[in-house]
Amino acid sequence: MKRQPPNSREKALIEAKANVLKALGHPTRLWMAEQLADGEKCVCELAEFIDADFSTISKHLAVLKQAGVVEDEKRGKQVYYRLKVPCIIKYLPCVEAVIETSVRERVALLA
Amino acid sequence: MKRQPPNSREKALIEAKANVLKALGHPTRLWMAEQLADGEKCVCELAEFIDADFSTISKHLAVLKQAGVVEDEKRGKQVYYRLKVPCIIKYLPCVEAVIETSVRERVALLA
DNA sequence: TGGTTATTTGGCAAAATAACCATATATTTT
DNA sequence: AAAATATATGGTTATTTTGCCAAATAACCA
Repeated sequence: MKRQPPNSREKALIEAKANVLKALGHPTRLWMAEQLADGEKCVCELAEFIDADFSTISKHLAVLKQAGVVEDEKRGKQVYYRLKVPCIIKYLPCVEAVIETSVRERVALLA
Repeated sequence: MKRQPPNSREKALIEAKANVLKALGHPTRLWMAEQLADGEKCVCELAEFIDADFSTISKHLAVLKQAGVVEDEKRGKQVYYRLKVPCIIKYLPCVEAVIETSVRERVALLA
């Protein structure tokens, strides 16, 4: 079977997937997503540990939302965010494996 | 157990993880990584289906490499790239699930 | 050796992103 | 109704990323 150039449907899928990964590809957003792994949190709870303007935090959450990673619900004065597809967090051990491999290599160079 | 602000070690780990996800968070790079899932390929094989300058492709590969996602090996005139930690691709079904969920919601809105 | 092929590097302009401030909106409290 | 709280939005600026071109490097071939 010969490989084919991606058609436009495949391209759209790749773009959508890349968009999800890109949304998670920022320290603040990744941290937020990890926090949501054990249940929904309101913006204020997340903000408590992030050293950034509230508007910045709000925009990061908007990025995660538009990528489809989280959904939000307003209850009273607060807005709660939660993971839409929790498995997204289960992937992270493999991401850590990538890092560990790199670290191990660097250590090997020193030894 | 009260949640704690991330300490500097945790911050470094989060940053490293985000960096891996960011590297995969570009359509061209994600596509390349997926191609490598069934074995190493040389740059020219990857380039065959990508509509971009060779220098652009080379730079994308460099991003994947510095993130620790791929490694390269020069053999003769060619440079072969392969995944360093293949599980990085196994995760993608969950990323697709994120997209499917979003698509399904949009369809529901139309119905 | 000189030419050719495969890939990388450096430089640059355009586009995208991130963070801040100020302001707007929605909800609750007084 | 006014004040206060929680969050979002608009505007701006600095930084980063992307992608192209031209040139450099490396390996092979004639």
